[in-house]
Amino acid sequence: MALDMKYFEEMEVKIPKGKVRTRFAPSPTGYMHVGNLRTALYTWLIARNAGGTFILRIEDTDQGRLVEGATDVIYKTLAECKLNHDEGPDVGGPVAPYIQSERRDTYGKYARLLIEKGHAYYCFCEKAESGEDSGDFDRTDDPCRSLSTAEAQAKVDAGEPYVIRQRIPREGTTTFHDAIFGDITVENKTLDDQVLIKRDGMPTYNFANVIDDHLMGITHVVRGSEYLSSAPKYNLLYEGFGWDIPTYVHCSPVMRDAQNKMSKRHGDPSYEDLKDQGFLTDAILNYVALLGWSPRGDIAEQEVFTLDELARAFDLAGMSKSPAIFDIEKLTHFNALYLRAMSPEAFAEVAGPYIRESVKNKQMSVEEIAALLQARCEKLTDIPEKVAFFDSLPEYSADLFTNKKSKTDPEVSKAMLKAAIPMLEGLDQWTQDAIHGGLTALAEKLEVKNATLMWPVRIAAAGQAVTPGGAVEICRILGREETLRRLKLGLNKL
RNA sequence: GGCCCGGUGGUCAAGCGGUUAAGACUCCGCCCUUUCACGGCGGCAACACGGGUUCGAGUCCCGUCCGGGUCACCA
Repeated sequence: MALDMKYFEEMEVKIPKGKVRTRFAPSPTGYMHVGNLRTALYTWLIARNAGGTFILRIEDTDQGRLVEGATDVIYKTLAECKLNHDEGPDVGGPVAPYIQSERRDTYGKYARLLIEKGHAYYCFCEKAESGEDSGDFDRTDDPCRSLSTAEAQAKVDAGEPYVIRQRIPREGTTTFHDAIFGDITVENKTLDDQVLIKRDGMPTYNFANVIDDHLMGITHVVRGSEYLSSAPKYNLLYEGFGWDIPTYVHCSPVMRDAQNKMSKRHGDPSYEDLKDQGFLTDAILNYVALLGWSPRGDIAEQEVFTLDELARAFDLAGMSKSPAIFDIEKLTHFNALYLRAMSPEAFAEVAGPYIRESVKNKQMSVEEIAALLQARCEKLTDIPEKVAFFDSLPEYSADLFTNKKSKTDPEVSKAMLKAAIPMLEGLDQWTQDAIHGGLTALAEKLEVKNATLMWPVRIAAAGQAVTPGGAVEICRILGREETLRRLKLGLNKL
């Protein structure tokens, strides 16, 4: 059964040499965790920084772990994050298909080619459970390794189930180069004859990766550092085929704490979860970019980056070798920064739904409330509880009227409210300026400092000690009628 | 356990043989102020340890310790 060598010649892609091509190759689990997102970002950045091509490839070779709708999560996340791909299952491209399960036949053919070249062999052993993974790694002799081609072929033809294993040399060492970690050398005897094609005919991740990365002309293989130890086996595969070895970029993991990676199991937030928690996509990306990469040179102190700025500034030299702990506090800080940097209109737009969650009264302006909130919330989800008092006056204690710094106590407050009510009733207009002017003029007339008058008004209007915005803004939003009603209620408490 | 990788404040991190060891988050003060925020100013806090090499070491080498990864017909 001779191999059709023309097939392989035709498979060699005509991708112009010299152009950077990177790929994000997630397996569709339906869950985009933070580490994943960061890998996607870095992969995209490397491509964009070099004016190269960014490809999306779906790695679904594990038929037992298919999750319904999982690829949609990937498309959606990438699109929201603006990590647009130039080639992929949905947009097509010159080296389609971009879904591994649709490339099944290809892997088998290449595996046979590798057997032909002597770098792989059929293995008919029963599924070995472990035996190799505890204690010393002492590779037991697999009798299949030394089967002659004819013997092996006979078994295959007889319909015996088999896997195809990589034939790793037993002597010598293998050195591979990683853009972040440098040269790493291992002894070949510490490497095992890994399975390339599974019993069900599907390739393993490790094999499919090498084939696809080559066939798709990938120049930079970006992935998590958990693959660092299998990289030598990749090199042996590339060498076996006689292919150029791509640049490896192994990224250290994003940790939840010093001991554990971020994981769904531990309940760590995915990208979707973070959004539900009130974080902005841009803030998440900005934070995540800096978790494991930092700018050098004259922008070493810059922390806020747009995607374009990141694409321009990104470099492999800035990547960290050690794991980074995900700090929600710092993400929160970035989120606050992004929230404040928005135009008032844009902020009102995103904050609106959260405001309306607790302020049902349509008379009260979302725009005005949003203006109070912009510098006062770190996450969108902070909003509802902060503005609930607009909708309904909370139960509150008269103790709130006492404030040392403002020089108020129940008695003083009573006098202030008594004076403020008729003045407010008589105001020509119910505008910010009018209310502010009326109140400050009244304070002057009463010969008290502004705070002495403002404090009781704000407390009575809001019914709580801490509020977004001051007395004037709150009265303005409440409207004259409601303000007066609340102030009178306050007066009755005193 | 074998192999591989890593180790600068609580966290993210700059640093590439000579610095008072940046910066950011957190925390604490102060200023601003109509509460709270925002903003401004200031402060606490670090080179894991031990040996070398060198005139000089966070930076180079070795060892120890600690942490991570891997050792699947999962990715």
